[in-house]
This record gives sequence, C-alpha cells and structure tokens, in this order.
Amino acid sequence: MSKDASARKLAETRDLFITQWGALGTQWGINRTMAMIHALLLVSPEPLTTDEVMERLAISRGNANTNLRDLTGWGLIRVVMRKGDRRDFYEAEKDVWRMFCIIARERKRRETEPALAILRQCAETSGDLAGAEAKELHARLTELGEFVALANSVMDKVAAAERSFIVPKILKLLG
Amino acid sequence: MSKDASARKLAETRDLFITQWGALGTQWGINRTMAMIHALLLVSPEPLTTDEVMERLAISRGNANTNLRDLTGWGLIRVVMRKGDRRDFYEAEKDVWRMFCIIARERKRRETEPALAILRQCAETSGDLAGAEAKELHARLTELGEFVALANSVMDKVAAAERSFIVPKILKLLG
DNA sequence: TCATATTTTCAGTAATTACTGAAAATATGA
DNA sequence: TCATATTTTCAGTAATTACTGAAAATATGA
Repeated sequence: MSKDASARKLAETRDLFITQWGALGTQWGINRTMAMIHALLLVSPEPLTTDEVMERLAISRGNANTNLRDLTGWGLIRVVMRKGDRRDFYEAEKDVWRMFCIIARERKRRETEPALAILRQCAETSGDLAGAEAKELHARLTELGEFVALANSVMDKVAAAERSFIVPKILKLLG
Repeated sequence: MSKDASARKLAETRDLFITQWGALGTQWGINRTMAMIHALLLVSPEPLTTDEVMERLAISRGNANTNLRDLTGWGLIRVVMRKGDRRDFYEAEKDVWRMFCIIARERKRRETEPALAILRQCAETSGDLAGAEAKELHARLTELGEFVALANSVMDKVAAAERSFIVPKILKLLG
C-alpha cells in the first residue's frame, strides 16, 4: 500500500469511529455533536483548535464553541496552550479509568442525586398523612429512596477509587 | 384533618411525585410521559387501565398506548387481567432490586454493548494499517474496548445477582 | 357469524432541542 | 491605547422527537 493510500485509510478509520461514536451519543442522551467532538479529540494525536474542529466536522463556530465548553465543563477534554499561539487547543482525557470516573460522577449528579431529592421530599410529605393508603405510599417512597441512596454511595466510592485497587476485587467477588 | 382533606393531600403528594419523576426522566434520556406513567403506576395501589392512565395524566390514547407498551417491553410494568373484564390492567414492578436489574440490563443493551461493537470494529480496521499513527490509534481503540468490555461484564453480573448476596459485599469492599 | 369493546397504528402537527451565522465581547501584543 | 485575533453569545431557523385524534385492526362474547 502506498503512503497516500495508507494515510487515507487511517483518516477513514478515524472518521468511521467519529461518526459511530456520535450516533452512540444519541443513545446515551448526549448530543451527537458533543459525542463527535469527543471522539475526534480522542483519536487525534495532537490537540486541535476550534477552527480545526469546525473544519473536520463541518459544523458552525457557535456549535463547536458550545460543545467544546460543555466537554471542558465535564472534564472530558481540556484546554492546552502553545507558546507563541494565542488560540486555545483542546485535547481529550485519554486515561480510560479517569474517563469512567468523570462519567460516573456526572451521571450521579444528573441522575441519582435529583432522584434521591425527589424521593426524600415526597416520602417526607407522605409521612405526615394518615390512613392506610398514605402509609403504603410512604413505605414505598421510603424504600425506593433508600435504594437510590445506596446506589448513590456505591457510585461515589467506585468513582473515587483507584482502578488498580477496586476492579480486580469486584471482579473476583462477582466471578 | 377531615377525611376529604386527607384524601386530597394524598392525591397531591402522588401528583407531585409523578410530575417530578417525569421531569427527572428527561434527564435520564427517557421521555417525560413514559416516566410519568411509570411513576403513576408505582404509587397506584391498584392496577390501572389505559383509560385511567389517559385521564389521570391528561394524555391522548395513542400516547398512553405507546408508552404503556414500551414500559411493558422493558419489563418495568406488566399487564394483569381481571376476570369478567376484557380490558388490560397495568401494574408496576415494585421490587426495587428487580427494577434495578431491568434498568441495568436495558442500559447495557443500549449503551455499553453498541459502544463495544463500534470499538472492536474500529480497532480491527486500524490493526491492519501500517505506520506509527495507525499503531497509536489501534492501541487507543483497543484499550478503550477492553475497558468497556470489563464494564459490560460487571454490569451483567451485578444485574444477574441476588440483592442479598451482592450488595453487602460490595459495600464492605468500598467501605 | 356479527356487534361491540378494546388496542394498535399512523399521518399530521406541536413541542423541544440543536445549529447557524453574525454580532458582541474579550484577550493579546505592539 | 489601539488594531487585530479569538472566543462567546444569541436571535432566528432547522432538525428531531413527542403527541394527538381518528381510523384500522383485533379480540371477545353472544
């Protein structure tokens, strides 16, 4: 294979990954563009500027800017500077375990914590009411709340732990 | 508090839970109505018909039907029959551990399995290419793929395990 | 088999979310 | 300070997803 053909194949593979990761993002409830930018930076050997991201994905400046900021907010990518260049360069967090922790933390924040808050509030309200039905409702909400609290604390600890420490133990346990 | 006032308070608490659970659903990437129907059935002491669901949530028949079917497909609710009545009645799965297993299984199916498929495919493609960049890409995709495979198998085992067996052990481990 | 109850489907529309393109704001170096 | 590079914001629009309402399909009992 010629050098050109090889480079083309490489670019094609990257693009395939980016496209598919984008499609996957929609399943995860994060928007396609955000997932694609993340994929692009994951497989890019060098940090990229906003303009490079725009060009590679054929998206507008506003779109690129918004999603780059969101990804930075999550901690999945970060800004790096190059001396003599005033532009921001973005690179992806490439340590898979750290990626996992970031995602776990974010999901906990967006999913289990709000659920817990709702359950506790409704359990409290229903706790003040009399009658068999109210008792049953209260019991159910309390049980759900306790379960979510448990899930919450598991996620917390898993996300905070070091990979080397925790994973083999869990696997052994589940074996 | 009078009996009427008490009943009203109870209904209000249920409605609050339903509304908030619906709002939460949107964070989880499942649609509002589906989450609301689930909440309604979770706090309903009796199984409900499609018409009752429509009325309680003020939604159309088509919407109710679609979401009831989807929830049934997930296994989060199920159809029960009453003798002498030809309508379908729906009730929620109320065992929290079973609910958790169902959600874990569904998320694995919709999130980690497709991710794994993509990573494996792209890793394979990149494995056939020559050059330092291709090698690096291949290594990265392979690493990610292995991590996702690991997460996959953990989810599998957790979802399949019995609550009483697994939870205390994990907690102790993380303590 | 037929009349009726019940569920399912689906074309059209409403609601929501994502994106563009251009203007405003900010940062940098001279 | 000013000119220029760069980033951010945002009103308007496009794209996507959810919902309605009515019609079609199916199931039930007589």
